[in-house]
Amino acid sequence: MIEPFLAKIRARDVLSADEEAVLRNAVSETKQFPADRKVVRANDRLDVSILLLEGMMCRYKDLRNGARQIAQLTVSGDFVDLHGFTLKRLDHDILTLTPCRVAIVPHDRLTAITEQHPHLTRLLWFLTNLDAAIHREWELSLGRRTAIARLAHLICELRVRLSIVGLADETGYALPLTQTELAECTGLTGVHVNRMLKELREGAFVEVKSGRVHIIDLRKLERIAEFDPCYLYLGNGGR
Amino acid sequence: MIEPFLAKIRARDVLSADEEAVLRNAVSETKQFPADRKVVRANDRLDVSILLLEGMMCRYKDLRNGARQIAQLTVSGDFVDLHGFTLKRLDHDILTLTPCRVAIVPHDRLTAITEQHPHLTRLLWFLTNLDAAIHREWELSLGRRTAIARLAHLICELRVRLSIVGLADETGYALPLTQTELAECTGLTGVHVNRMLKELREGAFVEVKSGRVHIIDLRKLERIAEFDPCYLYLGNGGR
DNA sequence: CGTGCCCTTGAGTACAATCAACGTTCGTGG
DNA sequence: CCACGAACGTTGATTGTACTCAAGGGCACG
Repeated sequence: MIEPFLAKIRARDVLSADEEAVLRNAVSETKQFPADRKVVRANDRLDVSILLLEGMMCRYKDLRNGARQIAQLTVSGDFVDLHGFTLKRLDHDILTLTPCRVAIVPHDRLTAITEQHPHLTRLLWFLTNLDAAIHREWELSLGRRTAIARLAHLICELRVRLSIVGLADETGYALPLTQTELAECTGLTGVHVNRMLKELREGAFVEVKSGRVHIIDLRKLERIAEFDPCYLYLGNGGR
Repeated sequence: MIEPFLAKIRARDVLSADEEAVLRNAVSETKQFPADRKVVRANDRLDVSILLLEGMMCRYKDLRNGARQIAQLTVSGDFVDLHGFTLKRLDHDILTLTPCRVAIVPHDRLTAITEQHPHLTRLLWFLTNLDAAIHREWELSLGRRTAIARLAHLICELRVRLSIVGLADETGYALPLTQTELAECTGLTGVHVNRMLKELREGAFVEVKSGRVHIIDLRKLERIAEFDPCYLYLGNGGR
């Protein structure tokens, strides 16, 4: 059931059979959410965390004028609000972008893990630090990359993250985002995203349409994005 | 010696005398760095983390064209690369902006804490999640705030963070950043930062000059920044 | 077969970047 | 002590990337 989560971890570190069992037992129930459902509201007190099994969510913040910034996309295998375990409330909202299947992990079970399983604790801690690394890379995109490079970079990042859980390959992946949502990820407007996607298509880098990314030339795409997957911390370990 | 660090923690949670002693004993040595020194290089293997006692540092990433994005400023009391404990290498560089005094904490002592002090572990974990929250707020600034609001927001954030460690009050604080560095924080150019600081000065919000922020009207400044300190997680607890 | 949402394209605008020049400050060495 | 240079700050003129406004097309769903 939590296979994508285990795959995500095992792409980074060794997980013993015992630890795997502890993680499986940490789940109290599974749930289904429809698309466009606010799953966590900023500042609400939290006592469970949500592990995303299927579907896509985003965390976002907005300004009074209605401008919305998506701070991160979460995909299958992501422990969406694990940071809520120590924060106890979130500084942002979490929204489903598609119908989602999730596993619920009560905080008291996470507390028990911190008391009995130091290595597993470090591993969970690592996962939240990985999210922070993604935030930093997005800061670089938002602050310094050109519009077209921001989009290219986002497409490259999702390809890697989805391939870890078996949802992407060299040719592409399902991307259930509207152009407006892509704009909210990249700090652009929907209109400009549309123009930039056209450029990416006409430059024969990648084609984004009807819910799917078709990668045409990955090497060229990664070059204009200046994509370097180091920040996703694949294939090291020893935590 | 690690007083600013303890002050930062105590602004968020209760720390027992025993835990305080453990933290004090986690420090192996203190060091001094000159300004403009690269303290941590991206991708270097790490086996210690750095606690900043005095001075200011930044973490940054850059593009091939030389454009630099500062992802976060770190101030007295910040555990600059605590996330390196679980990541084992960083995705970014860390640079001193002023001369800095730091405490060095070996990772094996942090490992010992995770094995013997669950509450302290959660507290340290919390601190890295707090950094991530700051990253998210910066994503909102970089993606959606206007130039003047980005600067105003940065000034507000630093005022709160510095006041926790006794380095700021209602009237202002020392800010040892050049306008170019402010530009690297806010995703702008140095020239435009200069113009926006002029607007902030002429609008009687705040005056930034010769290494110091003089706050003229905090309420007005916070309003144009849409500053809400929730994301700094002050005054809750129970981790 | 509408209605609403999303995508697409064009025209005009604006905010911030770029280019350029000059002023100020400060440290250093003659 | 003063001259010099380098780094930082300031301002003006111009350019350009991305935004805004607007209208029309495609598609899915009731």
